[in-house]
Amino acid sequence: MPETGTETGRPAAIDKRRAILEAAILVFARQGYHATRVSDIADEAGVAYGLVYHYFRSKEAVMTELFTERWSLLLAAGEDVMAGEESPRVKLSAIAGFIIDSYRHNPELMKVIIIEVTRAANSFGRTHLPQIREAYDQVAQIVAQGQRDGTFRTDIDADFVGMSFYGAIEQLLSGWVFELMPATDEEFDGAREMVVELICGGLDRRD
Amino acid sequence: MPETGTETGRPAAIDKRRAILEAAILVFARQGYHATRVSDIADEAGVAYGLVYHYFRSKEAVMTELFTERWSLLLAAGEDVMAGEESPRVKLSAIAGFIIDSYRHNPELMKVIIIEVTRAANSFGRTHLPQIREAYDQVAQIVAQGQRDGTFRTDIDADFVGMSFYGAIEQLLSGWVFELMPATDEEFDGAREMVVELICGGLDRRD
DNA sequence: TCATCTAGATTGACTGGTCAATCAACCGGT
DNA sequence: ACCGGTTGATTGACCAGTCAATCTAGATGA
Repeated sequence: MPETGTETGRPAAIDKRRAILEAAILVFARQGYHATRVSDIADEAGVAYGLVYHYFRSKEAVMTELFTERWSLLLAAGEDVMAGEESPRVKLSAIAGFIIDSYRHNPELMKVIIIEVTRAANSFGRTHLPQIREAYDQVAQIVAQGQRDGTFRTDIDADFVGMSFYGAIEQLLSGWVFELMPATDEEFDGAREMVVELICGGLDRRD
Repeated sequence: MPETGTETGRPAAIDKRRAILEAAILVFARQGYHATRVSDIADEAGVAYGLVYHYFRSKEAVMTELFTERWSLLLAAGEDVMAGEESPRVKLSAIAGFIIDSYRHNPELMKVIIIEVTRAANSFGRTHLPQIREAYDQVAQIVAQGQRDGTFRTDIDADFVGMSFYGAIEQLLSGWVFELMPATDEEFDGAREMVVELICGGLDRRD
């Protein structure tokens, strides 16, 4: 049943590693990082305790792997968006959309990443601060571009917008995670439009 | 030397309790809640280990006391602002100002509250969610009022703005705490104006 | 004035439990 | 008979919370 394991060389071995990661997502999402024991991960994965340490140096390394895998996708998507020819507003919308879709398609993983890493500034947040910051910078650069080409006003600092934009989106995700707000498909789409509309258009009524 | 201890009855006793709280602020801010041992608090306060448990039921109770004390001030300030006759924009500015000033005057305490409670949705954040939410609601109500009297557009949900507004401000505080952004007096004032300008005015250039 | 009493404040050694990480042994396929 | 994958009992460290003992200062009374 297991394939030839052509290039990677290992047949079902990699599956166990993957099973551990998937299990970790579930357990971290359910209990939070601090409250989960390594044995919880092993149990959820249907694997012996020690095997976790065969594939990962530590409990922290498991979390780091989850974060890095997904965050690099986010950053790559951001780079793609930045390279495009769209208007700044459409670019911001695309970034917001990508994050929100990530949540839509894998809420547990995104919950873990946002709650346990991005917003946990005292533990993982500090460790991965450079990568997190990179995401903010992408937004800031899009804003700066909009300022250069005249679509955006120049009296609001682009870096400042980058942080605010992410702050708002992360807060929304938190709201969905903890059921402060309904998490339906319409909410997701509505939210993407609203963040962008709020940041770009502002609350003030125009006449 | 100690006063008569008229009403409260206890002379220097209360001081020790206070000393423990102040020490907890410093230690929590320095190491984070999870990484601080109760003995760290006692040492910092210059007090015996057991005394912490004389005044507080648990380590968690110390944190809760810190949060509740300060958060009730924030909520009270919010109520005051809401009751005023100012324009919605000025009210939002006042709320942002109060939070930012809290940080300016007691950065350690605000660091603890924002990082360890407000944004730690899996531990204290969950416990104090109702109170935290109350703060978001105040902003939402101010926005809703602005929508009713015609100064704000009505196609952006007021609750949504409440969360985004706080999300942005908390992100700014995090930026200062972890030195992503310079934390000078000019920055503080500039930030207050920029959040409000961004949320109300929006990025788009007006012609 | 001073001895005694009392209640709360203060001390820190100790207990009980938890859990991350290790490791020696045990597969099963080649 | 070899080797990576796999097992789970064991170890060692850590730490929140308990508790019995000690201290202090004001109150009472002779």
